[in-house]
Order: sequence, then C-alpha cells, then structure tokens
Amino acid sequence: MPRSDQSQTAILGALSIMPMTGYTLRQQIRDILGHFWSESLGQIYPTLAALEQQKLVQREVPGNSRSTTYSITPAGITRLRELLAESPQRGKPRNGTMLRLFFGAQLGPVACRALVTNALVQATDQLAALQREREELFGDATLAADAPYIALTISAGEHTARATIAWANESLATLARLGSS
Amino acid sequence: MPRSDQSQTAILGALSIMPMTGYTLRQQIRDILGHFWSESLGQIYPTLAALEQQKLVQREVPGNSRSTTYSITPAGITRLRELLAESPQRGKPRNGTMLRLFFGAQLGPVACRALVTNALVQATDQLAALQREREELFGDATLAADAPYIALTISAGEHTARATIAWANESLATLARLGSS
DNA sequence: CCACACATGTAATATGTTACATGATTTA
DNA sequence: TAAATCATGTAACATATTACATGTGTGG
Repeated sequence: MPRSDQSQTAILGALSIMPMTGYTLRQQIRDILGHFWSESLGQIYPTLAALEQQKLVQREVPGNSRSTTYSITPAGITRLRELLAESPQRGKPRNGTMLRLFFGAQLGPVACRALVTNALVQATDQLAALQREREELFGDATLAADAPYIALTISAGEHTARATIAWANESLATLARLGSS
Repeated sequence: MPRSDQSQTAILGALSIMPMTGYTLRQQIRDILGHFWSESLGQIYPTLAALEQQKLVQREVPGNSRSTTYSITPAGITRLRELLAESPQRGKPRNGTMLRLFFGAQLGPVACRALVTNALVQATDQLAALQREREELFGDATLAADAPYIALTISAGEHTARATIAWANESLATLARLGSS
C-alpha cells in the first residue's frame, strides 16, 4: 500500500517542526497549511504507519498517555530533504467557480453575479486570515528558522487574494453592464 | 458506478457548445478549460456512457464514420443548468510549490530560489497564452453568446498570473537578502 | 507503406474522503 | 456526570490517472 509521496512530505515536514499525534497533525495542517494544502485523517494514520515501518518516524515514549506522539528520525530528515528536492508535481486544476462562469450563458447573469460575489467574500476573508497569521508568525520564537520561508507562502496567499478581489470587482461591473443591456 | 457530478458538468457544458467525440472532448477541455479544469480519457468515456444511459446525451448519426459523435439532448440541457446551479464544491488545495517553500529551512535558499523562478516562468507563459486566447475568442463568431462569460474566466487567469509574477519578483529579492546574510 | 494523429474502451493502480466503531480525557 | 474534545483505526466508497490493447483514417 504505497502511501503518496505528497502526503509523506507534508507529514514529515510538519514533524520536522515539532513532534505531534496524528490528530494534532491534522489540525496543524488544516490551520497552518490550509491555504495551499490538506490532509484527512484517513490519509494521516496509514501514512504514519508506513513512515514508522520505514523508520522515518518513531513513537515517542508511550509511557502514561494513551495517545501516540510521533517524532521524525534522522533518516526521516534525510528523506524529507529528498522529497522536498523533487520537482513539485502540479495537481490538476479544478475550479468549480470558473467552470460555472465559463458556461455562464446557460446559467444566467444573476447566478453568475452570485458566484463572483461569493468569490469576493471568500477572498476578503482569506486576506484577513492571512494578515492575522502573519502577525502570529512573528510572535512565535520556536519558528525563528522557518519564519522567513513561511512568510513567503503567506505573501503568496495575500497576492492571490488581492488579485481575486480586484478581478471580482471588475467582473461585477462587467456583469452589471451585461445584465442591463 | 456513479460518475462524478463534476465531470458530468464539464462534459455536458462542452457538448452544449458543440457536438464532439470523446477524444475531441478531451482536447477541447485541455486546450480551452485547461487553466482551471482537467479531465482524462479514463474519466470521459465512462462518463459519456453513463450520460447516454440517462438520455442526457445521444450518439449522432453513426452512419459512415467509425467515430462516435455525442450531442446534448434537451434533457441534458436541463440537467446541465441544474448542475451549474449547484454551489461549486471547492477542491482541496494542494500546491506543491508552497509546501516546499513552507519547509524552505530544510530545503535551503538555492533550491527555494529555483522554485520561485520556476513559478515565475510558468506564470509568464500562462499570461502570454491567455492573451492569445483572448484574441482568438473575439475572432470566433460561433461563441458570440458565450464570449462575455468566457472572457471573465480569461481575465481571472490573467489577474492570478500577474499576481504570481509580482509575488515571485518580490520573493526573489527577499531570498537574495536571505542568502547573502 | 509508414508514421502519426484520431478514436475507443478497460484494467490496474493510485489517491483520497467520509462514515463508522470505539474509547479516553477534560471541562463546565 | 454529561458534553465536548481528543484520539485511533478501518472499511466503504468515490474519484482519477496511466498504461494497455486495439483499431481506423490520412498525409508524406
């Protein structure tokens, strides 16, 4: 059962910052990588088991607690660096909003306006969330080494969100003209 | 074997513009929706078979040719409008470049620079491709009804590409400072 | 006539989510 | 002590890609 390289990369990466349980792993990935990554528990547990078999991660002292904290091994760090060095296989795009807009003649201008408005709201929310994250990032001393790189990914999200906002406003104006004529 | 609503939407949508074979369907989706959508042949043929069973598409006069051209039925148009009206289920993001950059401390500044440069090149190429498409769009009279909506999706691609270019240039400057210090 | 594009379809494989089953720990 | 959260793991289902097997039409 070969668990995907991609999931292994994300999980090893997260464990390279700090040891965690599978459950916490999902939370951290959702909350911190959420803008550009996702993993489900159904992926995480089997992947952790596979990584453990390959000795790339290990269970930490399972003393008193019933929960299993995993940490990355030196071999795991080596493997992580290999995986990160592989060229990123771009996932196939599937943007439901654009698909609907493309066939907007079938959908009608009113529903299209709703789609764009929705995209606008989401992008605005995301921009706010990213700005909050940026502030938190500088308050966390344990991330000192990672902070400059993490800031790059936050910046990317901000650029994209602002682009979406600009596009949405433009498009709403266009759609208004389209609807009235 | 329930074929996904998402694939059905894309295929019915494409057939709403003109009848096609499965093979051509894939080409058109790759070439025209490629910026925000993808379907493989392994999806297209089974989906077409399912759609035919539901009478949402039909084979056109299979007279002399060996190839099977499908066209959308009135029921298919109705179904397409239903599908388009469903709120777009956002696919989970998986951006390999951002994942690598996030763990840039493990990967090192040189490889990170390469990742960003690569993103810059891709975005530049895409911007050029989109501008070509925009010109073609106005030259094609058969798309008159769809053109304004299609233009919206092209514009979205352009905004995103320009945002990526701006981010990449900024980030290269940041990485240069990071590497030299 | 040979290579290449057109065309169809299936099977193996990969990937991934959701729901289910189960239970411990914390907090109000 | 009841509810919420933390935690693990599996199974069923959904989705998707790639490779394979096979054949037709067309241009050089």
